[in-house]
Amino acid sequence: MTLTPPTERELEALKVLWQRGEATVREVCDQMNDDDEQLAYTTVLSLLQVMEQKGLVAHRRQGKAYVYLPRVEREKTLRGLATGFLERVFDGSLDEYLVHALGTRKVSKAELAQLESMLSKAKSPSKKLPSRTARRKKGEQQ
Amino acid sequence: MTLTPPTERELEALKVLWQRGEATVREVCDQMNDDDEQLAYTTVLSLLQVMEQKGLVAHRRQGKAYVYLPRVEREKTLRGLATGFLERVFDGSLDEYLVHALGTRKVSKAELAQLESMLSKAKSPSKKLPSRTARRKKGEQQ
DNA sequence: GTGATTCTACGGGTTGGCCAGTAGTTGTCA
DNA sequence: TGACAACTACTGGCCAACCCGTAGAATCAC
Repeated sequence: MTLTPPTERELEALKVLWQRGEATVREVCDQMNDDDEQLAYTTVLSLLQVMEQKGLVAHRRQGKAYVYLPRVEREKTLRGLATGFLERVFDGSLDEYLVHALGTRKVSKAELAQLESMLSKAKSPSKKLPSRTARRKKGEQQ
Repeated sequence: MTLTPPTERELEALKVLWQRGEATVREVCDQMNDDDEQLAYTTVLSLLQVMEQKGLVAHRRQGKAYVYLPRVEREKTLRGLATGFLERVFDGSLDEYLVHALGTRKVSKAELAQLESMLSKAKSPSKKLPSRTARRKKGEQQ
């Protein structure tokens, strides 16, 4: 399990697919180019093809174009990245991470409240996390 | 400013130097090899030489050996890595990060308490963060 | 059909990170 | 002084990530 984690560029593409559900190469390309620098169409295509080899996405034909869709769950993927980073950089110490993350920028009141709420939720022992219960169809997900 | 952030291996070496204050190549090598796989002595040497070009470390001669010392502060470096990661992966959303980080593993009560304490400290408007006040000598640090 | 458009396949080039060997240097010690 | 041990400098190899151009296939417009 635990597929190869996406690289940075790959994550960008995945974000597009997660948001849209699925998208043609053209759409992914356009949306990625919204943000910052320009990527050639073939660059994005290559990216998606590599991602398919890694099992991160799949595609089907629609007319003459390919429609790509994510094969990895957003939650799992992000969780993997988060814990990997935490482990490598902060040796697993969540406190340490938060110290540095908080020290960086202004954190709004709303954000703080949100964080607190999450903490208190985390405190109630076990039956937290009201997601990830009704899924799990097969073994297709990483 | 904001020097090139260290790569993963470089960060390992920096951790050794931060912990010891300074160290010979031999010492860095040995300590890095404590953990996991074995790295050749010359590999670590190369690593440190590259890091010196990047401005991450400096060295002086001691006998026939070099003693390396960090040139970047631990706090600043970690903060940079933390915010960079947060930005790239979670688009700056601390909430999102915490959700995934918390969802991963068991978080001890002590840890939760620590996190809460940090949050409440972050709540008091401005004069928080009892660090980063008495430093700032020149412009030498990233 | 035919030309233009839009797509995919394929291959190559570049860069950075990582790793380590070889050669040369420096210091030590008998 | 000569041999040896430990160190540094230099160089190259390997691989992943990234980027894109060209050629050919599919489709559309007319």
